[in-house]
Amino acid sequence: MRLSTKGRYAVTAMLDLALNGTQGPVTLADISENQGISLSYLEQLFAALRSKGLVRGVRGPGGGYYLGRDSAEISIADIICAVDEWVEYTRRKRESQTIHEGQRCLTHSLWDDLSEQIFDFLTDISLHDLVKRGEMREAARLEKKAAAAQIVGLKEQAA
Amino acid sequence: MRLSTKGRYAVTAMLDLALNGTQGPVTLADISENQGISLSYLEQLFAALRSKGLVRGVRGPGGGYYLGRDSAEISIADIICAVDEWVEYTRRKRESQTIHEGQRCLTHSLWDDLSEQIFDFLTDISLHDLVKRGEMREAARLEKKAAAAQIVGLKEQAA
DNA sequence: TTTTACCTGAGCAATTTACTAGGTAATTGC
DNA sequence: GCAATTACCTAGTAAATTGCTCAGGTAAAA
Repeated sequence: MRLSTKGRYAVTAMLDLALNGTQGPVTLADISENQGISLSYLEQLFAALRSKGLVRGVRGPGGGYYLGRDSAEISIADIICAVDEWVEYTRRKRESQTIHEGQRCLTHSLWDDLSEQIFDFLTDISLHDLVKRGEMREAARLEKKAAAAQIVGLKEQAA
Repeated sequence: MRLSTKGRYAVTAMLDLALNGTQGPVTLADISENQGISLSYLEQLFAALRSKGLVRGVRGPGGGYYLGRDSAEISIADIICAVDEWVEYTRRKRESQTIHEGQRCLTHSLWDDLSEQIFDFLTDISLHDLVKRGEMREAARLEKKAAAAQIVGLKEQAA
């Protein structure tokens, strides 16, 4: 398993689509400016995303990108796999006949276990979940603000 | 957040300590042979682990490394942070006065949310958990084997 | 005092990151 | 049809990181 800035760029770009895609396609130029990523780098990322069907491009003026399917059906694992490729590590060396041989297998299988747990965790989180979670947090913030404003108002009334 | 082979090496090496540390310290030379990682690279990793108190070195003949504290008290997040440094990304550019400014903040804070969720997830998994989980799986495997052997035995009796 | 281990730092090939520069293909509005 | 706009493709490349080696340390135990 692997997780780098590349994966982060991909996820934030996809979030951008999820947030803005409702009112027509989103251009890479927009995202580029939006997220501060170079256009060509985005193109590379989106080539990978497109090949996995996670996004759908529309050419011509007024074109851009849509999500490939509903945001609830796109998991974070999907996105990260597409660009970072979950290198199921090829390093498993041929048997070297030491007394430690079994030990290596054991630690490696324990790592595989962990890797799978993380993968499952990221599979259970969808783009939609992230957006919804953000909205809930925003709503809570506004509510707090409103409550604070009300208190200020009461104080003013009292004064 | 960041997760690479470096983190994997660190975790598997720590697992090695957790598994073999009960019968005296484990030398880096052992781990090196064990996991197929070069000695000097291990030394670099362990320097980072040691600085965070995750391992404790014992010098002299018969020396080696112990876990810095109980395996139940060492989380995967601890280990990965020590070697991969959870780059709380400094990329947050100074405001560029575009109409998209708010959008960027939003996607970034959504990512931060996710990052935190992953971190919490990895904080909740200890070395001990991984080892125990592995043992349970091993036990299940042996039980299965024993059951299979019994079936074979019954067949032989029947014959 | 010699063995055995940990520690330090320089350096290096391979890979990855992020970007630049140049295209072509499809779609739109004139 | 023509020009503008956008996706899409290919290649190259500087900088950083990864994974590792080499060459020396220093510290503790026999």
